[in-house]
Formats: sequence, C-alpha cells, structure tokens
Amino acid sequence: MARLREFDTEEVMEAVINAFWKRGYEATSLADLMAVTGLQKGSIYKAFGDKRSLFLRALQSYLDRLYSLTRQALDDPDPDRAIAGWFQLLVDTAAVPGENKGCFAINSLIEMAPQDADAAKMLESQYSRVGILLERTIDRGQQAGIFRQDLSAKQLRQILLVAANGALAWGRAEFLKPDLPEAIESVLAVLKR
Amino acid sequence: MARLREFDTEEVMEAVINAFWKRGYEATSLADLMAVTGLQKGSIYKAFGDKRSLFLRALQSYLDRLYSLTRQALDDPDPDRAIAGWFQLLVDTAAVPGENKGCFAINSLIEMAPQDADAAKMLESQYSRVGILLERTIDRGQQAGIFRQDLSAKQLRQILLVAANGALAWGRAEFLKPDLPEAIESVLAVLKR
DNA sequence: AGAATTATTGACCAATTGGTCAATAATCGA
DNA sequence: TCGATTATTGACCAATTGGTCAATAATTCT
Repeated sequence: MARLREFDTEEVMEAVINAFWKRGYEATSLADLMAVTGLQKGSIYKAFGDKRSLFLRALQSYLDRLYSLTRQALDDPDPDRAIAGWFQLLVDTAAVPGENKGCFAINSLIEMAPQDADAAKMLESQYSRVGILLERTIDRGQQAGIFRQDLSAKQLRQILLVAANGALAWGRAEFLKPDLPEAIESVLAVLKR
Repeated sequence: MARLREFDTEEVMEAVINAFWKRGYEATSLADLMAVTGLQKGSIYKAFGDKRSLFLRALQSYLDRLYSLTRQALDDPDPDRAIAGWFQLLVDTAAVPGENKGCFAINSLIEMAPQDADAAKMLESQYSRVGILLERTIDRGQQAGIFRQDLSAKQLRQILLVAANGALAWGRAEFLKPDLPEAIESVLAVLKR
C-alpha cells in the first residue's frame, strides 16, 4: 500500500542500544544517534518518537535480551554451574575488553531511575523477575546440599544480587576490571558449604 | 589590596556537590549551578574555572570527606562494629529517605570514569586507600577470631567492596532501598565464622 | 497509469548549551 | 583621596540541543 522501510529495525535498535549503553542518555545527542543508525532525524522521529521514547525502547529491548540469557544460564541443572554461569554472563557483557560499557541496566539505574518513573518501573520488574529465577536456583542448590543452609534462599539471593550489581558497576572502570574475576570467585565461594 | 570574595567557598562547594550528586555531570547545567550557588556565571568561572574543573573539584572534595568518615568508622577497635558502622555510613549517605542520590562516587564511576581520565584517576586512588583501610580491619577481625579464616583478607575485602558498591547503586532507586538493610545484614553475616 | 499511503530527506526552528568579556564595584595600602 | 587590584555583573556569543514539517520519493492496489 505504501513505501517500505529502508532500514532493519533490529539493526537500528542494536546501534541505539550500544550508543546509550556507552555514553548514557544525556551525553548521547540526536546527532550521535543519526550517526550510529545512519538514519535522518525525521526518520527516527517517525519510527520511534522522541529521544526519551527511543531510549526506553532500547532499554527494554536490552533488558529482555539479558533476561533471556539469564534464564539460559540459571536453567543449568547443576546449581553451582548455574550461578557461576550467570556471573560469567554478567562479566562477559559488562567487562568487554577495550570498552568500558558496564551494564546498560545498572548504568540506567544510576542515571535515569531517580528522575524517570518509566525507566524505574522497567528496572523494578527486571529486578523482580531476575530475583525469582535466582532465588529458585539457590533453593535448588540448598535442597541438593551444595549451598549453605544457615542463611535463607532470600538472604543468599540478596547477597548475590547486591554483589552482582557491584560487579556490573566495576565493568565501567578500566582500573577495576582486573579485580573482577577474583572478586566474583570469592563471592561464589561464600555460597558453598 | 583588592575586593573581597562575597561568597563562602565551602558553602558553594557544598551546593555544587549536591547538584552534581543528584543529577550527574551532563544533566547539571551552568544555569542549575548558578541557581544553587547564587553566583553569576562569571564568578563561577573566575573562581573555579570551567564546568569540568568545578566538577572534578567537587568530586575530590566529596571523596575526601567520605574517606575521612570511612576511617572514623573503620577505626572502631571492635572489627565487627567497624565493618557494620562502615556499611551504616554508606547507607546513611546513599539512601537518604526522600531523595535518591545514591553515592556521588559510584554515580561518577558510572557516568564519568569511562570518558574522563582525571575522574577515573581520582576514583582509582579512592578505591586504593579505602581498600587498604578495609583489608586492615578485616585482618584485625581474623586475628581476633571473629571473622572467617578460610578466605584471605584480600578475598573478604573484595566481597565487601563489591557488595558495598552494589548497595550504593541501590540507593539510587526508590524500589531497591527497602531491601538494603536486610541485604547488608546478610553480607555481614557471611563475614563471621 | 494513477490514486492512496507511507517513508525519507534536510531545511528550519526556538531554546539552551558552555563560555567570554568589558564595564562596574568594592577593598586595601599609600 | 587616589591608585592598584581583584570580584561581580550581565550582556553577548557561537555552537549545539531536541524537535517539526513541507516537499519528495517509493510502494501497492485498483
């Protein structure tokens, strides 16, 4: 019936995610977005609305992908390997050598959550659904006698989540990245009994 | 010999710290800084140089104050109370009710460290000097038989630091603040033997 | 081929950005 | 009182910001 889109939405979203991920919302200008997507201003607005809408959509897309990968990792039948695999996933996304992107979710928690209610809501439900998977995995590990049982699954979940968030923040600084593997190993050691 | 400053440098720095702390570097405009300091643009530039210089100075001032408070907390002769007091300090600064400021250091690590080498350097030395105090305190706790000894002081330091950073990030989101006390308590429990 | 519909383009916009500077004001020592 | 020095003010600036829109181009159905 009408003219067709000339760009691939997924490719564009990928580029947008990477731009906001690296530099954050405020520091990424429309000019930057035009450059990384190859689209003109008008096309961006027609396809995605204003800058904030585009950001929120990019963030949600990132969260969904990360959640999917998280589930894959935590689905490992061996709880030990599940948790270790989950941390490995976090390090792989947050501490890419060369770049210091960190985690788009944590970056956005810091930059946007206090000021943007919609971003905060998205992050809240992400924490909720990841927390459920995590606690379920921990519970399995406790049932199997692999994980310590003097703390509740909820308590262990909180420890892992807070430590994971710290680790993701560390992915933002070159000087902290070398310490990441050892720090994570230590956290994992604390889980076992 | 000449006209005197009409403003108190410390008061102005306090206002500047709070502005950058709440909204970050990019989202804080010169107009904002004029509003919170009560100074005119020209006065700011004459006294502190450009926006970035002012930011770096504010960050350093914050780091020094936080380090001083950290030392006070960790100087407690009882290692247990020292660590607990340190975490309490972090929660008190990062999770103020009503505001979601988080920690200016972590916020800056996320926003500035990848792009600003000077900010990164300042944060690196902060991590270094705080790490030393922390590991010393942990060592004392191990010597006293209060803390577990199956992990090295360095490993325990890494666990506490990464967890502390996660906790500080949580101070940025209203929905995570309620979980902070319990999460921290769980982390502390893991230290003991 | 033409009508209807949607996509792309880039010129254009007002508002805001960080930053400068000349004019003026205040203070002190001589 | 006057001269030297420094602080304050606010008008001014070019560049950039996010955002709009009319003109044009491409596509499909009839």
